[in-house]
Amino acid sequence: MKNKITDLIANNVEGLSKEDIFSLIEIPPKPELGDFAFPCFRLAKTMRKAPQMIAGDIKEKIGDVDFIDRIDVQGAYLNFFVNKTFYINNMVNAALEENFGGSTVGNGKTICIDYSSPNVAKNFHVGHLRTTIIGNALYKIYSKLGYEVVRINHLGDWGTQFGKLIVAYKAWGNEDAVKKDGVAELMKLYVKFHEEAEKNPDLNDEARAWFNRMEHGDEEALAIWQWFKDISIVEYKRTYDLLGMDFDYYLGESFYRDKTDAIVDKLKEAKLLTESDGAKIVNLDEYDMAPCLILKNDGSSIYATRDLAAVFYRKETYKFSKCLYVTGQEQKLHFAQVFKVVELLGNDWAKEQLIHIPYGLVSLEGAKLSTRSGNIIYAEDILLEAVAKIKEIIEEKNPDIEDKEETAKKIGVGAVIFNDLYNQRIKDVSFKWEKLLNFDGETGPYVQYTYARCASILRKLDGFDVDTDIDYSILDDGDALVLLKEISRFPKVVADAAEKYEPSVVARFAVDVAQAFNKFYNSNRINVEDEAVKKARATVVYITKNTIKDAMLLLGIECPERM
RNA sequence: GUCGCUAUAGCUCAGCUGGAUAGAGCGACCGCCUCCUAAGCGGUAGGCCGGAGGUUCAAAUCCUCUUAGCGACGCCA
Repeated sequence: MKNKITDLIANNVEGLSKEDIFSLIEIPPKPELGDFAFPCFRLAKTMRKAPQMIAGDIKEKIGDVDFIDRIDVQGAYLNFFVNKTFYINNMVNAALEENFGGSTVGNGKTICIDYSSPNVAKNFHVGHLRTTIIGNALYKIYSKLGYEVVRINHLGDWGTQFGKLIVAYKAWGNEDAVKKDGVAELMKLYVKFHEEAEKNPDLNDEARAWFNRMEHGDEEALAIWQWFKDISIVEYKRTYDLLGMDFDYYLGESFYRDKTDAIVDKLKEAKLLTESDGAKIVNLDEYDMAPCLILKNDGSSIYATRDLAAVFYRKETYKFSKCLYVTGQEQKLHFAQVFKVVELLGNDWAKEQLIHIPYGLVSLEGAKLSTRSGNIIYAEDILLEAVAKIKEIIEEKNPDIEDKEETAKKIGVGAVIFNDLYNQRIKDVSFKWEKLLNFDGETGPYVQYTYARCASILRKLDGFDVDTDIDYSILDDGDALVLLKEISRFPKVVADAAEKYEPSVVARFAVDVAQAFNKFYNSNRINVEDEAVKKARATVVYITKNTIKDAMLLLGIECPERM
């Protein structure tokens, strides 16, 4: 529709390209003002005339067009009232198409997403939930646009923290306790290490020494490390299962440990490596950045080294057109450094292909989450708590539905996911149980409820079949039209979300559609005597249902048929 | 100290590639179920868009300065 209006204006105006016109066309703030509007301010300069006059002139020039009922000049705005039957027909047909909302722009291109990436031997908490949920949504969104997406869980399974853990385990741990309590016990040891290290700083050196032994293939060190890692992964998978999320590869940092030497060689060869305080660094002064540390003064690798190795491994293995890193914004500098080093090694593609996708900090009612202080909320607990609360609500509101467990899981988990995706990722989050467990208004359950409502309506219409033989003029009332306009934004919404790496755009859209539908539902009876009216309205319900379902799937949320 | 992010209604946030009267939800108050799911819908109250300059026909939106909160700034990731 917008394209047709663009053409119309383009044929009657000089001095603006089609692209310019297209981007200038807007939707008026109130439907009474029209369906589309074209502001003429921009033309005033080149044409040296008052914008109101210009609007009037364009209106004259356009004259009568079949798909336009009326054009109003309001100040400098040219307001188009589209022929409703034509417009509605257009929107309904678009919404009924296969893969509505998606496209094929990404066909033949691969995108790697590095996300979730918990630190082995540490608990999977609210913070990890964010990267997991955001990364998963980006995976779905890019897949919808035709991209091949490789989901990589870059486990934090290498580094000095394992040296610390080994020291702690040897000093204060015991095998049975670790077997029994898993990660929780490892956490205790980790916290204990930091307490003791305060008093006795030599422990830090001991820890570094153990990590150094790991780097050199020491069997004892590696056996303990592998054991801790196995325990951790089992626990993480429980949370991923609950979320209904998965990965193509679990390639932790340890995977790259035999690939870091090659990186160091490359850097040496490019004469980028310099020595500083016994460590090897890449100086980035020229780019107003702190130096990138490559090797510690004891010669062992550091996360930047392994991240560099990972970039080259992925480029070679997956031939990505983009590689996304979903992590907290506190790692911004780190990624800027790593990306710059890749570029300095003669890889110009790093500039537009390596992208850090930061998200805001999660705090616990204002206090900082910290593994060491034990001030932490586990992702699994959040999910289970939400599911339990939903179960209570189901017992209260709709105790007769089948598969209560499954439904409660979809809604509870969906509520948590939706909550994490509804706001822009960059916003800091203050975790509050009270807010998380409120399911009224702009929430996942609200959208799912709307979906279940659609499903319920369609179940009650016997013999409803979708086809496009509809009297579209029936839908020319305020609520149906507003709803259809909302739905027709879907393709642009998905494209925008992808461009901005911002799933919240999709979440907001889902709520907008639900709100528009509920308004429509409250003022239009669908199951009526008049067959033509019934069919037209039922088609709108059908479209709404599918669109909500697809939008929610992009977020990683399933919608139950009843709730 | 340097750099970055954030600042819009009591609270949580949309809107930010400049455009018509700044929008939602929560909370508060008032209404709506003999009628397709009330986890819903309608209404009322609530704003100096952190502050000051500037650019522009037009600024919540762009630029500069400034204030506050948070974060990063070498041997953790």
